[in-house]
Amino acid sequence: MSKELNQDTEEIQIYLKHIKQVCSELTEEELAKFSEKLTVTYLAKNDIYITSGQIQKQGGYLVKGLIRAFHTDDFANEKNIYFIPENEYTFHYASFMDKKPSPLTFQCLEPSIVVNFPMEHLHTAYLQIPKFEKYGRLIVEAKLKVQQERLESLLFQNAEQRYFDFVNQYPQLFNRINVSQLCSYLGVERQTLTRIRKKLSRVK
Amino acid sequence: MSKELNQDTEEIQIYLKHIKQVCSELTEEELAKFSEKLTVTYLAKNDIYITSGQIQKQGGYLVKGLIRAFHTDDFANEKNIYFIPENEYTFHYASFMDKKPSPLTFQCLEPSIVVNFPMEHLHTAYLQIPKFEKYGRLIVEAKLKVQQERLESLLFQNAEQRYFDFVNQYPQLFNRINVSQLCSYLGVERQTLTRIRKKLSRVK
DNA sequence: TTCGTCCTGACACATTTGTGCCAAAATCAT
DNA sequence: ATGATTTTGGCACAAATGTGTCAGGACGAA
Repeated sequence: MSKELNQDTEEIQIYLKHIKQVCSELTEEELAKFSEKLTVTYLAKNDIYITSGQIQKQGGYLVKGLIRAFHTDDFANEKNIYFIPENEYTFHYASFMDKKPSPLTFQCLEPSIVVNFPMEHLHTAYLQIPKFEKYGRLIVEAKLKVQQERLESLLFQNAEQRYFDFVNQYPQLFNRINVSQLCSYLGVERQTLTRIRKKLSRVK
Repeated sequence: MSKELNQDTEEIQIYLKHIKQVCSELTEEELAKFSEKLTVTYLAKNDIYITSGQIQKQGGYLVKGLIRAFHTDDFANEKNIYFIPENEYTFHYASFMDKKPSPLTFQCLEPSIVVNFPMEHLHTAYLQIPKFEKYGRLIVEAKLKVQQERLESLLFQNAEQRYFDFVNQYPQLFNRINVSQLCSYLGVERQTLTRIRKKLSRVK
């Protein structure tokens, strides 16, 4: 894992472009100001970005690659809770906001590039750039929406429907994740997912 | 279900007090301005506040009572997805934000009182009262935190642990909800919850 | 009180899911 | 290309969960 200071890289431009897209009211100066303390991290496949138990002092935005966030139980079994593809924030929201240790480990499934901002930098931005509050609200709203849909699907759909939906909703993501990684995300064991796949392949 | 216009009732004061508590920067004038278009709804036990399939034109804040939000499947089976106790917003965030039909029905488990605000009123507040953006962000962040914890508990805890946690985390809520209502919230059938209760009662 | 309704725990049985293991197939690095 | 590693599907068996039903008890309304 190598890290370098902001040298106005291509990666940082991608991140700023995303911010502008979500909240067009932000001016170039404001964005330039925000970009000052950003850093970039380059990660290889299987590299760990956040270790569980560790307090996240900075937030990260995934510019390129794919990361899985998993929980480890008492018997060292891993369960994938989230997959983070490019153009999403890659940290544990709940624990990040409360400055508590992350319950999950974030590991690269592909070589990845992350743009980082220190926690205090975010708070400074909220205070100094009023319009940044709006950006924050929109990001969190979007995240809440996705989480809510996933939570509800876990409660009122069965594993077969969830698999079917995942394949159709995120076909490009599905093709980058293997069955072993996918099963815990869907809330079942690998053998069950195998059975589901078998059943669905007969039908179509 | 009876509704009346804002007459600066006690209920509205409770709601405004909550807003002030979350975002103390908001002035009395700003709050007074926001309170103008609020209405109050009084609901009896079993009354429906939101019917699934219906677009929510206004948001509601539950001042008193208890509401369940449930999903109905093709065979008319109901599954409770959320319980909303007093001092929480009572609408479906994801669909409300997108002006889409609510996938859930909101029904009172107890006599309830809701303070309502029209959707446009919220957007106006965001535009006219900059500090309101912060309030919005904080509310959504808090909601996201709760949702995220619940989603994760569904993925890496078993039903027994979820039941145990629920009883300990929300003892006052637990005492107001019966087993039949609780089971789908925890993601299991009633029979399974009965087994869990039986097992736990032997242990303690 | 009395009636009716709702809630709960229980049971038997069917079905689904999990566990542990193995071998074939695919993938990766050298 | 070759060997090592990972991924996958399959099997047998165990365990957990769901389904349908029932009766006793709690609760509320008249």
